[in-house]
Amino acid sequence: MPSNSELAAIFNTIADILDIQGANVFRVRAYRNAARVVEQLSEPIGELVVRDPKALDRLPGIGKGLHEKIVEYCQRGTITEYEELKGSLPAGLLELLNIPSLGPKRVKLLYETLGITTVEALEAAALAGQLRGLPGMGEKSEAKILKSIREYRSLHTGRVQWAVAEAVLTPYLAHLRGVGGIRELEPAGSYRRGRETVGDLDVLATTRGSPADVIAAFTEYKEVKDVLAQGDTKASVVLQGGLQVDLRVVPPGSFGAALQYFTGSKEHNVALRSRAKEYGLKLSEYGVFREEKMVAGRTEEEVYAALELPWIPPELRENRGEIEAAAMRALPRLVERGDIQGDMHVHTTASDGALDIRGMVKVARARGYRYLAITDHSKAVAIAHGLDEQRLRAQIKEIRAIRRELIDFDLFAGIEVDVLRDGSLDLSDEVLGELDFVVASLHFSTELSEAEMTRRMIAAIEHPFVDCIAHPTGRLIGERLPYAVDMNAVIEAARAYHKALEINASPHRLDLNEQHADMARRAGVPVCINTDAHCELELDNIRFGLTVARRAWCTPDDVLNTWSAAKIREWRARRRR
DNA sequence: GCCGTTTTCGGCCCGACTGTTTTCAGTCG
Repeated sequence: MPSNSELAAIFNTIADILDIQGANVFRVRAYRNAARVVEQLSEPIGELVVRDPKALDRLPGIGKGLHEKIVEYCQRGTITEYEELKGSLPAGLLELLNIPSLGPKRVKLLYETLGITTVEALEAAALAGQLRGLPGMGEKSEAKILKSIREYRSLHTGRVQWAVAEAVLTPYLAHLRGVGGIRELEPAGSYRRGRETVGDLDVLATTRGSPADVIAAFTEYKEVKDVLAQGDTKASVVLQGGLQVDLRVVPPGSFGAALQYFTGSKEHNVALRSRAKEYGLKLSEYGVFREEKMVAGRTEEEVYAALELPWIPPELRENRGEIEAAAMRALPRLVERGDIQGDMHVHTTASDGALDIRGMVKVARARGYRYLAITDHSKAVAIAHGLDEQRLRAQIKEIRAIRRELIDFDLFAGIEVDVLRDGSLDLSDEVLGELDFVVASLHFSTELSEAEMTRRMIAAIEHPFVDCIAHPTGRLIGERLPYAVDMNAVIEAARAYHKALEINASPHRLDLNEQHADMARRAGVPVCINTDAHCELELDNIRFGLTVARRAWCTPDDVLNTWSAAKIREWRARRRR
């Protein structure tokens, strides 16, 4: 099955290899651009090619050559040039590109002079002091590479982003639902609890038919690479890509108990079993028992009810006070998708987005939103064609004009303004004062000391026209560590100045993370769940941000973009008075 | 590799930072 993200990955890999080979930088850029275009398509590439072959040529940056490669990918599932290029470099060399401070030129240099093709070999050469003699490298570069290797290793923990697990699991579950007789089918484990990363996946099923049929369909799935175990009611497989999935087929009468047990967390279950004991009950994956008699187990609601508790949302099951709150009938009413009224951080073609203002409004309305803030990059982010004062003024005018045409929909003229090294913003106060919503971001000089980074961020929070700090720690899950920044001080400043902090919903970011979001909520700082969307489909990333907010016990009141547009405007106005 | 009322060649969004240099190469976003 052709997929947009797989094709994008192929194009990016081609670009990496060409880059290392020293190919024309614009040729490399063309592949990277094509990867972005394909990734941002609203329609599966395979369907688009069949439905309207000419549509490919209308895509920006897709010419004759890339057109042919896309068609080849859709027909054959791969691209000849890609296979050839991959064969021209030792496996492992591309991995070196993931190490911060190593780019294509240095990877090529390391390979050609020292024959380095793996992270291990690189580390050994650095420790042996072999790097400092290379052209353009000294002791500092050597030390920095060693530090980068350590960071890289600490980020690659064998767990995958939740969204990656979702992408793998969704078609797998659809495949299993096709088995005759299947009744319930639910993923459990940390996946169901919505942890930001997932180690392996647990799936529970019940069937009217034979468990063996379900197990067989499970192990014969096309993406299965290895079958680790296969029994009458349980099997374990490893999929292409390395993710392990365990399936358990349980008796219908025990489904709720099994789902509860395998959802965890372990800490939640320990606390729950001790509560059961106080009630003279025994709780296991098979049910709730009084002596030998089963008193509950068919559904999770039944299991919790047997312990005189309301059902507890999986996101809260970490033994962080949820059982006590449930016992007092004081569980929070967690924020839900239907509460979200708009997105306060999206991009358009004015900077690096795929749709213009009207296009973004249309796709936001299609998702039931009542308002949208247009927040393109500011001029410091030159690569994204960020807006300077003049272009921003023109955009504000355009937004105001479009806003007047819209019925039952509010449009905020906004910006994602860059916080410079000294904590000042890269646009004048005059133009910032004309805006309806200002999101401030740090993109540059992010390796300063904790004191300096914290001071910068607080300076941005104190700025009278800033409303919200975007992706406050800058971390990329599995790719980049958070900035050195004192989040206690940042949250305290946001509280004092009545500013919001973003939960960036991009599955790569989830920033604030759940701990910081929880700290913000306790401090009374509104969080704003934004997608930072650059195209239509990224608007749907909102669900990942919602999970973070739910795990942080956020109710609708705690989340700025569940408020009405009028309430947001009033919140800003009150602050200025 | 793409693109074109400067059209089939010769351009192609750029600025900051770092470490290595003494004028610049490489990386990052």
